[in-house]
Amino acid sequence: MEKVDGRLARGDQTRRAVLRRAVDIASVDGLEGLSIGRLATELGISKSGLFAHFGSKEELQLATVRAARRIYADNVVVPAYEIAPGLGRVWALSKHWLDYSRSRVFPGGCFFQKVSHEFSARDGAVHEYLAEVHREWMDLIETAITEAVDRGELAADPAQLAFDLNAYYEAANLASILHNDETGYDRARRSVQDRLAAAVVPGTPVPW
Amino acid sequence: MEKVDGRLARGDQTRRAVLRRAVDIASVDGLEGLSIGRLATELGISKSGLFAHFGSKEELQLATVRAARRIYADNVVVPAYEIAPGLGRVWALSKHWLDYSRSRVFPGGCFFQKVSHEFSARDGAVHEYLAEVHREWMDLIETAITEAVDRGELAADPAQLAFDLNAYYEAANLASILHNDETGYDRARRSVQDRLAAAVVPGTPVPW
DNA sequence: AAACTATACGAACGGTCGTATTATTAGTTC
DNA sequence: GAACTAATAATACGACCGTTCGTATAGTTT
Repeated sequence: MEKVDGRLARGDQTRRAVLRRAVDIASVDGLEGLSIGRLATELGISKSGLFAHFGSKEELQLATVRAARRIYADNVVVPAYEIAPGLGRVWALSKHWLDYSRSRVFPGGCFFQKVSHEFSARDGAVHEYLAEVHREWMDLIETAITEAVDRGELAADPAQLAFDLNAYYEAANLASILHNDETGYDRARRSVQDRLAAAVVPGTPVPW
Repeated sequence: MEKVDGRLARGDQTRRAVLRRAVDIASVDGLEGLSIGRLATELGISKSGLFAHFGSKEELQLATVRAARRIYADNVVVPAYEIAPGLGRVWALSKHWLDYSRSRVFPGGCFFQKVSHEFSARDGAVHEYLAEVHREWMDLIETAITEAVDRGELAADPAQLAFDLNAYYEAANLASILHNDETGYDRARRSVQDRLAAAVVPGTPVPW
């Protein structure tokens, strides 16, 4: 895809521009609301030219999810992984997730919440990929918690605590978009902190 | 709507049949995936005849949400309100919500999760009604918790605890549909129980 | 310069969408 | 049974859907 000198081939520039717009549209109107004609019109290119890059609607949807996953990783996972393993990283994950949602990295809130619900009860490649991303994400939280447990900083069931934390993220995200109101983030932050505080092994320095 | 003798006018029978099917479709494919032509075909009636009952797509969507709200109330709220106010009712709410999701009262899982996300970032009457239903539901949980606090059975911040409980419900619902796996319900149940147990005033009999 | 590939274009396809208008049927009332 | 009303159907409309096609242009390779 990428040339040796770092420049992008003409086609890849287009593809990149398409996907950047596609993730924004899909975060608001879903992957079905993302129509090829609309996307082409908004970008000022031809529908057929755009279509040729993907070959099918489903391929466009999959490429859009992959692009969103990259953005998600850059905004949530990467910054949290700059913190050393342990309680600090668990806290950083929570903080960056809530910031990612609150700052509307995607205009419709968390891209994955939106489209995971959209495809939750269908079948097909998009559903399967979204299920995989969800599992990957839950595993990532659980791993971060396990690291803290292994270091003697937390005493908790990692899978159960991961379930709780993720539930707070999602509830805050939905409440904030549905009511255009940020109080959900404060509640989520407090619940995260309460759960972690209750699990902290005495003597462990606390990151908040 | 209803005749004095309890029978339904011909038109209301149709309307009822349409909405019963509509909520099922929408819980799987959303309120936009719910198309008038498809609905008519599945019911074996004419598109124009069906359309005449509602006058617009948006009216059909609103009527569908109202119908779903009734079903939701019958399956979650009413049974919980048969339990006396207090901790028992809070626990009953959680139990009936998880049963409602698990038993697929709507084939796509919780109708409101689905369509609330679908319309979360749009505007219009459907969004506003869904936001109102969400607030109504959160208030209902909070009220049930407040009743338990007032009776000296729980010591907790009602709004915060309501946020937590609802977050567990929603997370379990999504996980179960996305992965076709019921373990999320067990996690939710355990987290609900842990939160309530931690807030129970000593000496209070416990409903689980 | 010639040959080839990558990229984009406009036009058109069959289908489905929501909606409007007009007709037909079934039920009720006199 | 005629008149009237409510409910359903038939038909059609323009807009948009995803997709395919043939073609034109730009870039690269030989």
